[in-house]
Amino acid sequence: MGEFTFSKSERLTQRPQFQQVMNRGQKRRIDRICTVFFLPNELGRKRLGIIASKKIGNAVARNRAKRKIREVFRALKGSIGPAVDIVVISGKDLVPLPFSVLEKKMSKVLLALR
RNA sequence: GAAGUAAACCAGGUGACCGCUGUUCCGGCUUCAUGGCCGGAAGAGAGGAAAGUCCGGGCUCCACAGGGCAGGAUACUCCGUAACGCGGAGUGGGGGCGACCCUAAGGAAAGUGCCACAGAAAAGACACAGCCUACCCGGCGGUUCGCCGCCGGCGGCAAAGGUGAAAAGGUGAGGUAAGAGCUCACCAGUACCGCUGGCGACAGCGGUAGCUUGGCAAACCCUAUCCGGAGCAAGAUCGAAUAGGAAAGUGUUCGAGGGCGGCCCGUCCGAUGCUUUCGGGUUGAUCGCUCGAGCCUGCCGGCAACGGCAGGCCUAGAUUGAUGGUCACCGUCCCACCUUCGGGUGGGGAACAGAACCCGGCUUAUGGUUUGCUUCGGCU
RNA sequence: GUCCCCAUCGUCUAGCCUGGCCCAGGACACCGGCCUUUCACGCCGGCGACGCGGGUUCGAAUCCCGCUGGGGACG
Repeated sequence: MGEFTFSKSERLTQRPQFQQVMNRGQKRRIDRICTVFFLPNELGRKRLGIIASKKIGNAVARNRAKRKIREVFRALKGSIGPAVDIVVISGKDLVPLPFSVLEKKMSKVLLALR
């Protein structure tokens, strides 16, 4: 597995997995941009799940938000904790934000987790 | 140049690095095996609207898609199409100086209903105010004894009046007691007949008729044509898990119930069954799933929509849902500054919007380019 | 993804089917006044809406079409 890849095994794909992370994990808010949940797992790899509800916009806006979050995860996953499940709930102010700004803000939170 | 109008086209490009989803091939591991996992390579990867889900189909299941009623849809003509409520070409009507645009555009002498307020009256003119007193009857007066005048009755009239969105053809003349298509001339309109042109809607011309019949069917309705119902969460296969539950009702060929969306018929299935409520369990995988009324080019037929023939091409198939990020250059637009008016430098921007079974349309959102045409203004 | 439903004052609604009596009625809320020593209750008055754009009609909240914004159901 490469250093910056993002394959299927690194994603949360089912509803119970999401709910477990959101109910039992730690919670961090980043302004009105997004909310992040953490929960360590025993799988030996990091997994990411993204929630982008209809509140933040139409299909184009939702897809764009997901892609940005995914890119941030891909760039930073080498430097964050060993085995953890992450769920990111995208907020309304994330949509017009450029990628570089988002990366800075999220890295602060993700790297604080040790 | 400005304003407008119609049509066509594009949806920034190229390169590098990292990343995502299928397909094919190669290698490794694993499995009895289909296969699965990991790594690598090649090649592919959103739209003109993918949107709204407003119509029409294909496909799948329900019975092979049956009959009638109910219900729904459509409504000038011809053509196109798998089909359409769509498109093309026309006809009639309306709008605009014009290019051009809009048009649910059958039937109101089949029937029912409605037409507020105002007005006499909103459709069977039972006539409010009004006009007239010819004919007939009565009374009074006059009389040349023929009749005349006045009043009243019986009656006649629909012209002029105001209202209203809309008032029973319009104008003029004749006619009359007063009037009226009562008659005539011209005009408008309706119906029918004939001729000419057109496949047809219809148009043009001529004649006849009664002289005239209000509007609303996006009110009910009538007529004609079309429509069986659901929808890929359709449907098929495999696997997992829980339970073979509880209550109420109903029924065993004199037949409940279901296929069958509403009813009837018809037909098929049909018995510790069916219906309702409560309770419980899975909430996975594969197929369907992308080669199709497909796309491109050329020729032919047709005014066109479109059709035919020949050649070539394979062009997304996800399922927390794949197209992104960074950098460079070029093109384009805007702003600021400089300018030798050629341009240069710096900064910023680029719309609407994301396939989910697939097509044909419609509608809506939206950035730009080009071309034809129209009107107005200027110059030559 | 597919299939349905709804929209009227600040809120809940009536009227829509069958167009005119409707510059749209009622209740609560809000504002002003009266009553009361004051508040509440009560009484009187006021403010305030047909989601948007077209069409049919003399006339549209109502009928028809197209949008917009909400809500619901599913194997």
